[in-house]
Amino acid sequence: MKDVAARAGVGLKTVSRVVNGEAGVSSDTERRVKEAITALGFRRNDSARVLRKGSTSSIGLVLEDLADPFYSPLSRAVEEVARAHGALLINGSSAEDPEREQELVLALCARRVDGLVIIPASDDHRYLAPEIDAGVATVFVDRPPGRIDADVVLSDSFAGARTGVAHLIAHGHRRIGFIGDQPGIHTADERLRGYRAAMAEAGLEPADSWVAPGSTDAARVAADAARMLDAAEPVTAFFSGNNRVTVTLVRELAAPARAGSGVALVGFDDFELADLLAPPVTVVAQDPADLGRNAAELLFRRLDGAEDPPRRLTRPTRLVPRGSGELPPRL
Amino acid sequence: MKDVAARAGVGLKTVSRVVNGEAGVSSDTERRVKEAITALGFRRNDSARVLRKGSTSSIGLVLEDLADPFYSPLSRAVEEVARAHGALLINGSSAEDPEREQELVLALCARRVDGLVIIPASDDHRYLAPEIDAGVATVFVDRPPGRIDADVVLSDSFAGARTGVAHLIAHGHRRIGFIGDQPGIHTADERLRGYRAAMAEAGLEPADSWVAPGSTDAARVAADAARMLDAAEPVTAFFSGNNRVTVTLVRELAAPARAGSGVALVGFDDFELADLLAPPVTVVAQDPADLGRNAAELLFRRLDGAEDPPRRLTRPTRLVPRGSGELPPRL
DNA sequence: GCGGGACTGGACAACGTTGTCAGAACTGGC
DNA sequence: GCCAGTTCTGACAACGTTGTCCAGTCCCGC
Repeated sequence: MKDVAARAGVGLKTVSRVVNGEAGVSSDTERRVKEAITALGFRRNDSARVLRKGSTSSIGLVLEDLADPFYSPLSRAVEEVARAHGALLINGSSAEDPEREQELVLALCARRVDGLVIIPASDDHRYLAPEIDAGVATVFVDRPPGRIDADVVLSDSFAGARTGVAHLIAHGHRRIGFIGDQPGIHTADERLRGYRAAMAEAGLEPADSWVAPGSTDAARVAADAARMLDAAEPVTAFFSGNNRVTVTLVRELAAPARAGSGVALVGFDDFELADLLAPPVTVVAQDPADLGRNAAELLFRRLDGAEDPPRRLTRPTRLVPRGSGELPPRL
Repeated sequence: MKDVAARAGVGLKTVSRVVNGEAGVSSDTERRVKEAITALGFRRNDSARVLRKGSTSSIGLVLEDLADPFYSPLSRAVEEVARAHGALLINGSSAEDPEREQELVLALCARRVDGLVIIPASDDHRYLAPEIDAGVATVFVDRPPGRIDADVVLSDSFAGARTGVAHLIAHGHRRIGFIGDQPGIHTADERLRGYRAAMAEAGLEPADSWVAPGSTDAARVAADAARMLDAAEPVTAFFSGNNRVTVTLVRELAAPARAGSGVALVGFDDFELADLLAPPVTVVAQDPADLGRNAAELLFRRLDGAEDPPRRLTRPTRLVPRGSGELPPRL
């Protein structure tokens, strides 16, 4: 900027004015400055600007895995809202590791992002309290924060799972297996709770062996599914706790050994091509882009100065019957 | 930092030394400083640090759509490499709009990212020349840059398409339709060129009506496919130019009106569940994570000071026969 | 007791920008 | 010709950090 000023024969501040389109520069001076800018290939250094102004016009997004087909539309939705507010998006994957989440979040805070959207991997966010006090707006999505109070946007996992399991029961199933994500993850726990509620409401007592929360690793899911299917009293239907599990189950049920076994399936989360499988997969759909959009909008409300107490937004899910969830029980 | 220094009763520089783990601070002083840091919830302001040091330890990624299942693993791979080098990732979607690409890239440059990974939407990147001269390392992925010279990592679209189309020809097809992405997009043009090469090598002359590059919009793809299938001399097989088109074609061929028509299909790009469809979809697979990883590594090579002339890395594709590409022609 | 080296700590400038403020150069009215 | 008002311009400080450089203190060996 100094160089531009020198070349245009004006003061520093005048260049600053031109760069920022401020009023009070004669058109002749403005022209000279613009020429110098072009000639020198000058670009304002936003680091210095940030230092001076205090706001970075950027927000951070911490999620589990950017490449997960559930999270990537969420990420994109946050990006769109950020863009509409003139902010850039910095994002990082926590890989479901609490330490890595904290490391990322603190790195983002050190860069002085204006706000944070977090899909928590950790269940204790007290480390964030000083940052929030220091003015970093924070919104949690998909899962609530641990041990602090903050805005949060959730899907209604409990109601969704209850509806999905009730759907299977309505189609005659009594022995329904639940294969879900790690216990401790809020959505996983809520969906299991929904399963239990639906079973209880129908007067059914799930056997311990029908309930298998755990990792979404394909081998684990396949093993638990096989165990339930090969038992003396096999399950006739599965409710799966998320899209990763659903896909593994679909693959497992389509394997030659199981072909035509007619096991019913309802999965939490929709996924692409679910309608083209045989049978098409019935799902409890949530809308990740909607979650992201709502979270980002809540964030920018805070950045615009909203001071009301933290909100909890619960977004509805939608049962999408496609075939696999309407199969009758086979013995 | 000033406050921390005051509270600990030391000078500014001493606090800086503690924060950065530099030597030359007695353990007693260090303890006092650390206490003050905790008490005040101090976090170093990286904007100021960047201003002083010149490097931001962050890289920018500009791609077409963060939510596209092809690009999201690429993005994740770039993130992993960045993380290994202690850098954060700032990313933005260009939505295939050249202006938006430029806007994003320049915003990233203004933030003084150390480097850029770009999946171009534009075919003219001369606007980047001053930035590159100013030291922003830049690597293009998936598509080459326009009118400037820079590192680039590509999949071998031409060879992949030629192999895929030759595979259909080897299975007896003569009338093969090509439905691809917008002309002008490098990968789209290369794949069309591969199609033409394979046809020519087999002594086949594709009719104009068999070749339909264009938008990946489902309605457009469906209309062109219908046209080719309902012609007097219908095509017996499709080669599709990318995963979006493939999915639309699969959906179209599975529609009741076409059920059992036995049209063969080979698609460029692999996609999840391709193996579970009926018939399973034969694809020419590329590895987006591999592209991202290679691009990021090339970028960090430059940041580490490599000065050799720009490289062009071409990554191989892999034909994955699954069923849909091995169907015989039906008349 | 003294010189010298090792260690510790702090004053100061600089990074590139913008807000504040004041000065210079005009204009128009009397 | 002079003053008030308006428009344009630039000097300067400040944002929070780090590199440079110097000063003080301590300990050692002679």
